[in-house]
Amino acid sequence: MSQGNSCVSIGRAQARACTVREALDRVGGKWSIGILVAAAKGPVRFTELERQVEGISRRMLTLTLRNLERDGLLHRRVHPTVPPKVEYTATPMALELYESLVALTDWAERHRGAISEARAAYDREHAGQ
Amino acid sequence: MSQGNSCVSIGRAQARACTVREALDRVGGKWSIGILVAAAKGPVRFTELERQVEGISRRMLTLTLRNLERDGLLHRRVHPTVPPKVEYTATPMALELYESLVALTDWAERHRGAISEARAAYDREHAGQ
DNA sequence: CCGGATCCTAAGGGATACTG
DNA sequence: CAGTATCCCTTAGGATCCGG
Repeated sequence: MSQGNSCVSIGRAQARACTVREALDRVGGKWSIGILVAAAKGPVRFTELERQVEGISRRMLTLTLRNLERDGLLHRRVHPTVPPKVEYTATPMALELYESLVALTDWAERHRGAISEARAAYDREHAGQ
Repeated sequence: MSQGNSCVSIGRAQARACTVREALDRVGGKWSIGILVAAAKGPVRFTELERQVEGISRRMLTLTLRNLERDGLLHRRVHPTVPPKVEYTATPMALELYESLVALTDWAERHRGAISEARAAYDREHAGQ
């Protein structure tokens, strides 16, 4: 639905925010990251993904794979054998994306404690209503 | 719903993915980034945000502000005047987060073209069904 | 000016059963 | 093995109106 270049005609720092969302939209789903991580270390088969990405349903696995493939983040290779064999591989673009997420990982680890404290404090504060 | 430390008991590289989602969950909403960007440059009032963050509804502005405040990313200061004046400011933690997103912004800009080409190619390929 | 309360729609996502 | 197809529920989010 949201195209890539809807970041024009804003004119402010909000254009920056829009560019960020551009990236987040491709990785924002519940399962995208888990799949990308699993596919980053080489070709992975459908069933392998189903096991490695804990809790994912067959349906969501298929859907997320299709989206990632469509965005050029995964490459899908079908081996015309019986039984069928399909391998998914992260593209260079996807690997770059994953490395860009390292900064985010660091941030999350550094502030994990502060965040839950902030939440606890907020909830305490707003307990009586 | 999702607590902060649900990343244990996985044991694989998937724990990494889980940490990434930890960060994304706090910024994954449709409006969070836009609000943070606007609040990054100093105190902003409610109505200012309503104008700067284009397209946001009153309801979502309030909700997102509350969530960001609860996570310790925004500070809310109420001036007991008439009419009321409320200022929102990004906390240092939020500023760090924003800087961590720069890598993501760069990625989005670098691959913007490649992504839309990949989409076009995929859609062309899968046109006949 | 800064919201809260209510109602409603749409999108995300889970469970399950079926198929080439 | 690698998916489709269906059904259903839950959540995000928009529209609108009311209140301190």
